[in-house]
Amino acid sequence: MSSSPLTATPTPLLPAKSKSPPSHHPLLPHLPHCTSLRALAQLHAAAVKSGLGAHPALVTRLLTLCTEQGAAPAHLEYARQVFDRIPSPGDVVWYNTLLRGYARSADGAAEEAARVFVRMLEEGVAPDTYTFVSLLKACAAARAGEEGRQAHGVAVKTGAADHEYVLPTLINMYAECGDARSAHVMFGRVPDGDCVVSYNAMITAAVRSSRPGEALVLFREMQAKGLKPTSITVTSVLSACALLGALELGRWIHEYVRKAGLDSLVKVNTALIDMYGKCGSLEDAIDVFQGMESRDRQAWSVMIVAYANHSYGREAISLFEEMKKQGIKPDAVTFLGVLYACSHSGMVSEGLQYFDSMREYGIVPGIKHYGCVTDLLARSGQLEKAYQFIDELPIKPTAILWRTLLSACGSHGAVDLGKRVFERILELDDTHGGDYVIFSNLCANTGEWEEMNREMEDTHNHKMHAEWLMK
DNA sequence: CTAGGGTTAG
Repeated sequence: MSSSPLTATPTPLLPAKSKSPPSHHPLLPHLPHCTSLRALAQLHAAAVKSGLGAHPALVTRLLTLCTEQGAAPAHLEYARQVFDRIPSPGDVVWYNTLLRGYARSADGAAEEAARVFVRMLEEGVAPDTYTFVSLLKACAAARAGEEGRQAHGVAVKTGAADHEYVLPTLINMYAECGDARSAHVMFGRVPDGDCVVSYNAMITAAVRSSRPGEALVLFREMQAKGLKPTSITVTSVLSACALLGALELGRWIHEYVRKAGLDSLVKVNTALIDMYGKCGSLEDAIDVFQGMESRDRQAWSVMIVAYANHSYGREAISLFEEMKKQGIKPDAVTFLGVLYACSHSGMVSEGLQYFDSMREYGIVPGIKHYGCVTDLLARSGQLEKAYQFIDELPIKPTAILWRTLLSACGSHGAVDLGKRVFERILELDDTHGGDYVIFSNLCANTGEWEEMNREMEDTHNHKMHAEWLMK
């Protein structure tokens, strides 16, 4: 056991279609206990050494373990290496299991999934409905619309496209890839009997593309057909309510949730807290939160965000401390809520401290965390510091970050810095009508009319010139 | 032994 399983090259396995696979494999009973990659690789090596090679069930088990929800990327990689060394895999379940891994992986890994699929076709193994579900899911996660469309074509040829499980996956894939029209065409092919999941896919797609009104129309249509909303339907509809500020409908859904016995589900309660928070009823959000028998990271996070949005910074922070005390690990979203709370309640030093503490949890700050810190510094009048902060970011700042600082310059009457910030926005070539408004107001308020006119003129000329060059 | 639809920020 000197070399790491990560660097060791998996030994070739016996052909899958070996004529008489041993009915009993002495190592098989050990497999369920192999939860780590290291143990798995050891067993794999032992199988090869024993001369028995890999029993097909051993391969299946190995692939299953490596593709489980939340499996490390290294596990998936190992599964693929093992699979690649099987001379001629003939079991459709093996391909499907590997594809499941890619469908579940964080980045979708559509290219890898496509590779497995192509090999499958080359080996003459017929894809089934399981194959298409995982393949299309991987395409959706990677926003690989073209690949998804091709997979759809093969599914049509093999007669799998109209399957109960494949259709909602197709709807979701097209919607995720920005092809709402094709998603709708697929929705039209769903028979009345099994359309709840497809309605859910359509409602979710509408909410995710910021069309909450459309989501509610679908929801009413669904009810008119006498279809029973599931926990997934209500979480999506509650999200639509949150976007619309539709408190009354939200309350109605809450009532339905109680009647349908869905009120014990953590995700449903999380959606309720978010809805009440966004619709302005902090009291109801607190009620739901306190009534929960168990709370996960997301539940704590939305409650923190709700407090922050209602300017209860202290409460948000004490909730955060309570969460940590109970052993719940905060994630990137939790910190966004915490930083948001600090900036909205003027807790500058606390905010910066929490920002630094992200590292202790292994969380890499994203552009939105930097946005919160910028806001924190800028609101409290530390404008130069905010400018430096943005300027020295390890990632490229967006115009939104500079815009945050620009409006702070406006409220603090900092013309000179405002001008420098305005120029940085222009550099990014992502100007917004509002930028000119903020900047001109800033100059106007401090009486620098000529300055404003000159700046606007220059910008205008610059733009005209750029447009002329484009022609 | 492998499968569909979900909350969180801005």
